Amino acid sequence: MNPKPCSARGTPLQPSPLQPDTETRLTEGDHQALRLWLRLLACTNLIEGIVRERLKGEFAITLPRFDLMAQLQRSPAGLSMGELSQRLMVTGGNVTGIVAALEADGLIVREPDPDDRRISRVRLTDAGEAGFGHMAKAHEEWIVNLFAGLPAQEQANLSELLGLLKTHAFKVRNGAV
Amino acid sequence: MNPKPCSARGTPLQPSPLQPDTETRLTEGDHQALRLWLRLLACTNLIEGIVRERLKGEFAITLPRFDLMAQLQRSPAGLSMGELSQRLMVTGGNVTGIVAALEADGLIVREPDPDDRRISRVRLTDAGEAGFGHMAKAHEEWIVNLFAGLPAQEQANLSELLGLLKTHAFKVRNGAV
DNA sequence: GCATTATATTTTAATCTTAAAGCGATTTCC
DNA sequence: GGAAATCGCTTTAAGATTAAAATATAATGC
Repeated sequence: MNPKPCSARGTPLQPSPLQPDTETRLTEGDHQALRLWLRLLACTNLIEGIVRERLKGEFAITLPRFDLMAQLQRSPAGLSMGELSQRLMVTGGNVTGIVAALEADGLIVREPDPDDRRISRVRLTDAGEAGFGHMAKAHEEWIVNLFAGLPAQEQANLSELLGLLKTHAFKVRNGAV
Repeated sequence: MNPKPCSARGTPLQPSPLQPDTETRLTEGDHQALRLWLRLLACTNLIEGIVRERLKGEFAITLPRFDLMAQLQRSPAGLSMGELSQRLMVTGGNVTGIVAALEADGLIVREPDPDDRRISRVRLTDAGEAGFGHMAKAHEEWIVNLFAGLPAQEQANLSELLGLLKTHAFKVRNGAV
């Protein structure tokens, strides 16, 4: 499955705990930041993959559809396609496809806006709301368990470091650095 | 001259969602682990999006193709499709498509294995090797700059925490917890 | 030797994703 | 009031991704 002893000869600056996956890309000479980036990527992909797999296996739903339903649940009055696009941070065309799939499954409905005929208002159906409740509960349990390897204080530290990283990366992207 | 035909009124550029601030999904009552997970996701997606954008803008290449070339570069003797699949942690069918695209661009070649006719051996062409050198150099600089918001010691801390998280998540996925 | 099994890869169908073009509806501006 | 610009959404084309089926080759067992 995953065992691949990345036979790094040399002297690893730090006795890195044994996890072989994305980090097999590593090479002796790689910069610290590059190693850290690959570890961050591996970590996120691992957890996201587990969540996808379980959503599919236990609820027969995809992660993008789950995320869209999550947005609708916290906006019971419904959202327009454009609002969904913004909140999910994906393009409008993408939302069109996911909404169509969820509508075909009877989990959401699309209704015309009475005041602006350009706008579609999307909301959960009763079936959608009921179904999402179960999924959201299970989802949160999965996440809590997946992060249970870190005590609360360590989780706070991790959150803090990621916050700094994100703030800086934002600046770099926007040319401020 | 107006080269645009009748699309004079026509290109409402959709806001390209390159700011994956997944944390807008947050709600007051959410568990700490869930908030941390969304921040981790946001951070990774932000950085990955920047890298994708720059690879595309400066080198006209996609991230999956870059990653595949990176694997080949550190295995000058070439790799089989299956080895690429394992190292990139994607399915074989996926590798088939990416290899076909890179081969069409003349960056890699596929040669039959003399001993086992099932196996294709893939390696960089001279053009591929030269091109990848430039890309890899730029890529590493981007990563170093993106992570420059964290001093070396903080980067080490972050790496350590991610290592613990990953180790635990692996166990959870494999049913060991 | 031949049937069976295992391995390596490709193909197919489905989903997600973006960028760009297109279409209808609304707002702006003169 | 009407032309032009803008807005909201959908469609299209290209790419990435997976799971599952198909294909071809190699290894095993009798």
